[in-house]
Amino acid sequence: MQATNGEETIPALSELEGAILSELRHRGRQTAFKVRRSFATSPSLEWRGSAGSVYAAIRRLELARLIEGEEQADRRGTRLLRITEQGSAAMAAWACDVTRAISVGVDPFRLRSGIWDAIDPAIRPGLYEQLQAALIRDIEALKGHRRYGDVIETASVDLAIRLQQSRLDWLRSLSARGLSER
Amino acid sequence: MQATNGEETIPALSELEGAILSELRHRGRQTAFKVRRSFATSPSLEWRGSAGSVYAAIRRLELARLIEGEEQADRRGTRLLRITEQGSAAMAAWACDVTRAISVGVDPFRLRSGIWDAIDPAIRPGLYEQLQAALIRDIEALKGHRRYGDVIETASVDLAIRLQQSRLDWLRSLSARGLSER
DNA sequence: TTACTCATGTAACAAGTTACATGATTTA
DNA sequence: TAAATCATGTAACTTGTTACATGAGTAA
Repeated sequence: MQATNGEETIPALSELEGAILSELRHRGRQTAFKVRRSFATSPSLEWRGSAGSVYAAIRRLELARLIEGEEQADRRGTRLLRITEQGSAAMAAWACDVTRAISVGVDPFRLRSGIWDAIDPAIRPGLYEQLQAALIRDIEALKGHRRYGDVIETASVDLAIRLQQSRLDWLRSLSARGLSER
Repeated sequence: MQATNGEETIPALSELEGAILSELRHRGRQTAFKVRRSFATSPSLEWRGSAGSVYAAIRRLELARLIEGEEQADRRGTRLLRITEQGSAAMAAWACDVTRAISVGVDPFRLRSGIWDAIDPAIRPGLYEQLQAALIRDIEALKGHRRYGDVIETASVDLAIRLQQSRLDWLRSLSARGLSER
C-alpha cells in the first residue's frame, strides 16, 4: 500500500489488505482478532494471517482511512473495526483489477511439476501416488468444509476444489501417458 | 532457509531458492543473470525474480554449499554457478515435500471470487465479461508459449493452462446458474 | 560511436514470519 | 479456580520489492 501524497491516497492494496477489507465488508464489524482467526483457518499454507502482519495491515488501513475503529466499553481494549466508504471503493478497485485477478499467483505445485519428471525413477511412482492420495484427501476435506461455509467462502472453496481436481487430472494424464508408452 | 547448526544443514528452502536450484540442475551451468532472466519471463505476476532477491538467494545457497561458483577469465567478473550434490539432495527434498506441493498457494482469483458476487449488479456482468476475455487471451498466450518451451517448462505451462481453464469453467458455471434462475 | 545486452551487485524499503508479552473474560 | 479463549500488540528476523550504480562486450 502506498502512502498518502498530501492530497489523495493512491492505495495499491496488498492481497492481505484486500482480504481484510473484504472480511469487514461482508461480515460486518469485527475485532482484529476475529479477522485474523478467519485467515488462520483458511485452506492455504502460504496464508498464515500472523498477528504481526494483520495488526500492522490494520494500522496502515486505518491511517489511510479505509477502515475505522470504535473502542468498546471494555477493560481489555476491544476495538470493533468497520470499513469506510473510501475503504469500500478501494476494495472494489482491488477486486476488479482484472490483470491481478487472473494472475496465476504463487503455485507450489506448478513450480515443482517440472522437477518431478527428472527425479530418480525409482521413487517417482511412489511420489505420484502420494501426491494423488494427498490431493484426494484435500478435496474431500474441502467438500466437507463447503457445507459449513457462508456464501462468500463457498466461491473460494469451490475454486480450491477445482484447482486440486485439475492438479489431480494432470497427474492422472501423466500416468496414462506413461502407461501407453510402455 | 535455515542456517547451519554446526554439524549439518537443515535447509527449508524458500520457493525462490528451490526454483534457483532446479534451474541450475536442469539447465546446467548458468550465470546469476541468466537464472534471473528466466524468472523474469515467467508467466506469474507474483514472481518477479528481482535482482535483490536472486543475488541474495544465491549468496545464501552458496554459503550453505548447495551451489558453487567458478570465476571466468573475464573482465566483467562473470561467475558460472552449478549445483552441488548436497544441493541436488536439498532440491529433491524440497520438490518431494507433498504437503507444500499440494498447498493451494496464494491465488488472487480465489481471494477475490467471493467479493464479485456482492459487487454492484450494474457492473458485475461487465466484470465477468472482462475476466473471461482476459482468461481466454491468457490461455492462448500460454498455448503459444508452450510450443517454444523445453521439457521442464512444458509441465508448468500445461498446469497454468489447466488453472486458467478451470477458472474460466467456474465463471461460466456462474453465468449458467444466473441464467437458469431468471 | 551509440545503443543494447550481459553481468555484477547494493541501498532503502515493504510486508510478511515466528515467538513472545500482557491481561480480560468465559467456561468446565 | 484452573484452563481455555478473546483480545491487544511488539521485537527480531526473513525475504521479498524497486530503483539505482557500475562496467564489459557486442551489434548497428
